[in-house]
Amino acid sequence: MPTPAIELLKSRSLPMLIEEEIQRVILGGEYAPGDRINEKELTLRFGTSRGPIREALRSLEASGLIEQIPNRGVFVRRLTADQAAQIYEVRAFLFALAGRLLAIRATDDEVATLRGFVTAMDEAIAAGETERYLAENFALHEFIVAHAANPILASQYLSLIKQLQLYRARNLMVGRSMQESNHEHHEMVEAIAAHDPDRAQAAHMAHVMSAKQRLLAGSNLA
Amino acid sequence: MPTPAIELLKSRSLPMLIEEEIQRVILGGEYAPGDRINEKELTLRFGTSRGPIREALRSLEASGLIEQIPNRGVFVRRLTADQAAQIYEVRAFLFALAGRLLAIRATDDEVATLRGFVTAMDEAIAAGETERYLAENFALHEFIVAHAANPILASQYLSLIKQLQLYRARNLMVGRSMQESNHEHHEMVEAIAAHDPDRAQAAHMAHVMSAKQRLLAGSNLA
DNA sequence: ACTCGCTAGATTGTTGACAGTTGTCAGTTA
DNA sequence: TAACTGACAACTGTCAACAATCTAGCGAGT
Repeated sequence: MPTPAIELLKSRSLPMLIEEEIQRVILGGEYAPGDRINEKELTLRFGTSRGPIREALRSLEASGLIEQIPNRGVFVRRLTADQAAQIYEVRAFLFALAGRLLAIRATDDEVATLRGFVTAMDEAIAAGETERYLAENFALHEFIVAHAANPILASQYLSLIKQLQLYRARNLMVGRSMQESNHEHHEMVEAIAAHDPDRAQAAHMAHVMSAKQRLLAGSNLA
Repeated sequence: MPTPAIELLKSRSLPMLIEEEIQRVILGGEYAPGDRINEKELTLRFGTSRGPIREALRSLEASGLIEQIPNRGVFVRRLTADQAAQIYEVRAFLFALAGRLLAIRATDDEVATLRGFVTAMDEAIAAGETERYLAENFALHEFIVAHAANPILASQYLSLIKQLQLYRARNLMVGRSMQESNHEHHEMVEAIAAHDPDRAQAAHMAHVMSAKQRLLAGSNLA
């Protein structure tokens, strides 16, 4: 079943669209880590030839979602717990920079938006709506990185987030972890509101490091 | 003139070799930032067809060395002074992480190697050998990042370094900047030798931030 | 029964050709 | 002389076919 929507949006390059689509499929879990990706199968799915698909795969390889083995094919990248922990470390430092930058230049509107996220998460916790909590949580992090006024930082950070999604030790948010996490969000946002770069930097780094601990503790149970 | 060496090393995939070669050409300055890259011309240079070349270009685009404009071609990425400064900021935080990690787990041998780099740079300064200084300087940074035991960190850091090479505001190391820089190296290495993560982290971040200042001050003169 | 080698099918790697788009330049007109 | 139009050339985007490589299954030999 060729996807017709791809033809309509042709204004922005076929390989790029295919790349986004493959990425969605991978992150959506249709292909599991370690799975082999068949080029022919993708041509049938997208109704195109192998050229653009190979280009899209090259790009995904560079962004760390797949691995290519010569004459064997491409495979969805498999992350070990060690690698996930390493990504968390790097992410902590990048996020700390984002917090510092935003603390320096945040506007009142931005602070208001940030506080909105935190109260929304408090409500989600009170209502026991885990899905909503996770969505707001993602939006908060995204917002902070996007408004730090450093596109290179944003792009590197998002790349790490995508790779982390390959590691489904399932952030189940067990026990009191949602409360703990949002308590840290509160500290982050108030540090930004106070325009205190050092405090914001420390709060953001501590938050990701705590998230790492929560993740690894959860995966050890499995 | 097709490059025959490519045939010999075929064990590791043609597009990958082409990618490395194009990267070398770009970083070597043969293509200047803003230049358009002609696919046909590359086919003549490498003696291959356009398929592998387009794949290599996709990969280079993902790593930030070139930009692709649909139906117009690929261009060597042009960095503004702002973007270079942003890269330095991210690099500072990544390097700080590298310093922290190495301070935790550095062996005596590694510390000895680090001290060797610093004394070699002292000698280069005394002898006025700028080229040698730059080489040792690069080797020191490389060594620290490579021995931090975090491959994700290393890969992100090296990606930034490559992008920075596109910004040739020429790190001329004017005035006393070599002395200043190596003084900072000394502090970094001693913090690692003392196995003091916080001190090492601070020293590494400060070093990159100082380098950023030196670079931007130099480019303002031009 | 188990291992080794061979054959057949499938898949990746690469190529050359065709279609569509962009940019240029000569020629024309006000 | 300057601006506009149209055709030509160059280049990118895409495709289908060919060549090389790998995987799986089967049969023979130990």
